[in-house]
Amino acid sequence: MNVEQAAKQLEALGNPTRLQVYRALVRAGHAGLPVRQLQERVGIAAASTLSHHLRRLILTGLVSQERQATTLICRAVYPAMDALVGFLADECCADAGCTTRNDAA
Amino acid sequence: MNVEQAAKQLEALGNPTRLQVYRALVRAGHAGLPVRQLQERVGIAAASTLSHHLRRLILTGLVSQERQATTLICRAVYPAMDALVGFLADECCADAGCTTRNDAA
DNA sequence: CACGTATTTCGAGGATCATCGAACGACGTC
DNA sequence: GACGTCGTTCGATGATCCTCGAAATACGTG
Repeated sequence: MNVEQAAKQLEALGNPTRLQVYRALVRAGHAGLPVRQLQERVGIAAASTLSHHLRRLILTGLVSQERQATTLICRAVYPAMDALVGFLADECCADAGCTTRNDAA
Repeated sequence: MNVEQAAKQLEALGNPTRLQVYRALVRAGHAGLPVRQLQERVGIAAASTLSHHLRRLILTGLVSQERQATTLICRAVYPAMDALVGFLADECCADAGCTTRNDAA
């Protein structure tokens, strides 16, 4: 995980709408969520807007899609989140002290 | 930590320049770093640009400043980072499985 | 108080983003 | 193959961002 990649993912999560989308997907677990339900759950007016946000999340590797018949199932990519959190935690505790990683170290 | 606040902090870290600034501060530890050194270390052409980025980091609570004579010492606010990482980790592992928090749970 | 260094604020430029409606493509059904 | 649903792509508009140079402010020194 380099700085550029991390920044892209952070930027992707740095929009309130996208963060809620991602949050909904994470909470949905491995089963994922179809785009339609995602739109209702987060409360996005236009489907095109959600599609736009989803594309960004997918391009950064935070979300994946799988076709199931007519609907597209969206899922959070947990390893990506894992790597991102790990990057932040490593930066945080590399030379300084915070509690995030101290209990693990 | 609500979604709005988290999104603001993620957005603040979602710019490559700002992420590098923050990274430099985190690595500098509790001693912090004066603005000038920060500019040189990250390699920002204009001081005004760095000032602009610093303001955003400060407004989101990720960075603090303290005046020492003529220089301003910048420091990473570790509890803020801690809370942000915690938010992400909680979201990630609330209902689903990833390894970030599993070793702690 | 004039001066120099450190840093911010101001103003402007080009670039990117967020959101929407409308049109289009993908897929199963009748 | 006509149709309905699901979702994306296109095009446009207003807002925000990033970057910079120039001017202004904060602070210690002589």
